[in-house]
Amino acid sequence: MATPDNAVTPRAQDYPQWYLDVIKRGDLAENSAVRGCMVIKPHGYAIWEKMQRELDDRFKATGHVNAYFPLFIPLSFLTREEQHAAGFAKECAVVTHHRLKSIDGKVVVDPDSKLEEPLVIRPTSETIIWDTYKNWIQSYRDLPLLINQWCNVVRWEMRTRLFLRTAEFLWQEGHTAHATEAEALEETHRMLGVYADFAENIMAVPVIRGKKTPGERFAGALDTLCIEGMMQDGKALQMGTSHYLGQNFAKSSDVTFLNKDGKREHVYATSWGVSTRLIGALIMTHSDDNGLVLPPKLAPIHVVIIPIFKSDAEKAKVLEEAGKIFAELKAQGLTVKLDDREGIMPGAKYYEWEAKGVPVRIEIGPKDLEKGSLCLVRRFVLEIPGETEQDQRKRKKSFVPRAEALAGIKPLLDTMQRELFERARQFRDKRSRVINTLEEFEKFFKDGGGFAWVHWAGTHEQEDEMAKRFETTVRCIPQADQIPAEAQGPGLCILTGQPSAQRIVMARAY
RNA sequence: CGGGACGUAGCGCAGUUUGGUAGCGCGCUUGGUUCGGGACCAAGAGGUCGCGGGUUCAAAUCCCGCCGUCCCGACCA
Repeated sequence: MATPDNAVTPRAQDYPQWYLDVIKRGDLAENSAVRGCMVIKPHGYAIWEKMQRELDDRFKATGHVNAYFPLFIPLSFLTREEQHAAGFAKECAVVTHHRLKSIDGKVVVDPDSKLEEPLVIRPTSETIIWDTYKNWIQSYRDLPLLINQWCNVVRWEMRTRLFLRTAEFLWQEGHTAHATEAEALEETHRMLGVYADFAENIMAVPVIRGKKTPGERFAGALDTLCIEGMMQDGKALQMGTSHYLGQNFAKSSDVTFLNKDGKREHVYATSWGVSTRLIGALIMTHSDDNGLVLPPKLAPIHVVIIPIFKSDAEKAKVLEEAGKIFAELKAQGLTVKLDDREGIMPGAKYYEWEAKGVPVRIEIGPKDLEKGSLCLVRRFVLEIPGETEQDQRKRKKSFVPRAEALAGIKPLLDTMQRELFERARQFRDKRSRVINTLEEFEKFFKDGGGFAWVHWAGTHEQEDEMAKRFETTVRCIPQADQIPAEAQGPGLCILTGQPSAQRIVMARAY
């Protein structure tokens, strides 16, 4: 039997290629003709829509509302906050003209249409939003102001990679204004909690919550909180950030309010965001050599039904039963796909839907009709060391009486959701190590690496030194409750030997 | 912007050294046989060989210029 050469991908050997392959075979996205930009295909976008809904529910539940602000930011707005402007200066797309003109049959930019002030395509919206908030906030009664925006932003990155880093990407950015520092800090932490909850319970990706070192902070922030996940190559991925902005943006846009004592004060700000990068995280955390693996809570299709038949008589019977099962599962609130395409071998359909990450497949043929049973196939099972692919394939498959099968799908999806999280957590823990010396550190990253829990008291420059020597960076300074038992307590910095109050996470990162 | 590689059918590539009818695999179309883990047979459709110039009887192939893409570095949700 002929096997197409894309059947097996080298997950461990060539991770970047494997990653692109999963995206391609999973029909998620492709590079566009536009430099550094990505086309998100319907299946990929459906995942994003599910993420949006889950996140949006959480934003609403914590008192936020959605709004929309302009794509264009006048250059003078962007430069109001000095650090912010400096941080984004090197990656801005700038609009300078507003008209084209035909000269000698060639359409060119009309030099006479030059804008008085260039417009920057938003790399993030703090500046334009705070310029707007100035008019919305007068009194402490106007606070807190809790607004989120779903939009696209542009950052002119030198090198791009589907989902992880593209010149244009989709995201949400929350921008809140508060009367006190305490409230703003509480909001910063609350939204980090929302992200962590979403990552772990919906994406099934375990994350470490912590904060960035000053060098890794968002441009213009006083503090940047983050969640960090570990991908299957041991590299860290920043999956979301929540910034405490203090009064920086309020001051640069002059946003003040009268407090209860009748005194004028600058407001306190936060901003927080996650992007379509999360789809990249999903791929790199769960997928395998057969393609995409999706946590059921984000799968656009929960169940695919593959009818199997030879004769026309069989076809009629099988399709009738398949239609009934389709309707019954749909009535349960599941999203179901009946793949009744003809002229494609059932096996080819199995591979196709597996590559797209559909969690459960139902095969239904004449034998099932006879026996009154269904063939259920899970997209994955937890690995047993040393088992062959054949054995694993057998374990994925079960033949169950019809009624039992239909009632069992929702619980099965819940189980798979749990198992994915558990598997990812065990993988991360296995690739995490408490490390005390540079020799150990070097060896750890030579052998594949992961999360190194080390004591650190270095400067920004010394972080750079570690990056040069080992390609590692400080991923985050974890919250106290995120530190595993064996990593707790004070110690001495791995590089400088200076005392350090707690361990931090160092890793290679995307 | 510095270093490297590559532009040939929708996708992946061979052909370039040594100039001589534009090829292969996948995919696509039609017909038939198949159909419980990637089917097979037969017949088809699909190309200004990245762009422009030069050498030559003759250029995908040699020469010059340009454009574009990817990889490695600095930047990064």
